[in-house]
Amino acid sequence: MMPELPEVETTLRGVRPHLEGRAVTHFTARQSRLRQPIPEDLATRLPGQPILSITRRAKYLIVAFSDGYCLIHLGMSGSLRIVSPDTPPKPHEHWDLALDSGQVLRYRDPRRFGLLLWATGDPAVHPLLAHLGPEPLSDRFSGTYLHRMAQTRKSAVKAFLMDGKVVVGVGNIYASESLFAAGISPTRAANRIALARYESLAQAVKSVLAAAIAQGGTTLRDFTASDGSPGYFRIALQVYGRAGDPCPRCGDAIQRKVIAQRATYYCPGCQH
DNA sequence: ACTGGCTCCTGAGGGC
DNA sequence: TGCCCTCAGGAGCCAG
Repeated sequence: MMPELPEVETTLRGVRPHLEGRAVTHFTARQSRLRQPIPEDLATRLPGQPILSITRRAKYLIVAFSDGYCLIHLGMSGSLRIVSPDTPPKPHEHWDLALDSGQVLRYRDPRRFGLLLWATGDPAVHPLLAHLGPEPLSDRFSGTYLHRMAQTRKSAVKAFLMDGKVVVGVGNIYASESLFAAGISPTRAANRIALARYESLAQAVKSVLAAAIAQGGTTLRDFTASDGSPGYFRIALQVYGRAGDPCPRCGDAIQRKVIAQRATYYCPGCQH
């Protein structure tokens, strides 16, 4: 399963206790070619530096140092876990950040759609972050906000909802799930949906994501687990990946349709 | 301003 | 059983 926002949040909560207050002793990249190359100077820049904090914006993790920060993205197959230094790297484990605790933060990413970048200044103005929409669990994200943003958008509401400039962290799975929960057809034009229905949708996004994060928190027992699992979890999905199955609400068959190059699942009986 | 298409990469899964 | 082929998927980027 690809990391969506709940998985990134769970990763953040899992690694944070191992990182904050520690200093870097060593950085190693075995494979530098991610979506962008890993900066070559990290191995000389990072050792000796205390880690001030690790935070999240959208699906990016931000590891702050006194003179800059590392920006991490898990792409669609990335994961982080804490290992002991004598753990031999397995395939696709592309980089290690060794800590003065004696532990190692290890990154695995078979498809290499992820990122590890260095930047200075305020993360909020980083080119990859500056134009992102609000966090879905923040008060800035509401039905009123969605309705206002949608007025000039004629594309399918599902594509609209997945646009990071509208709201961050709503990936392909949770877009289908949220639209089902709100009873809105994924193909409906974004500017043809009333405010009251956007209120339902915003609430659905918040509750679906919050439930997944809560599930992650309870599922994730030990971020240093040696099985390589970073704590990804199985959320009870109502429609995603269930084409042909009966709708849990009305019993009609769940449909699959490609919208904006993405697989979309919905119930034609419940969603309009 | 907005939209659709392309791109990176590899594992999974379907078909035979 | 096993091989081969297709395709999914986050999100930046570009062209129209």
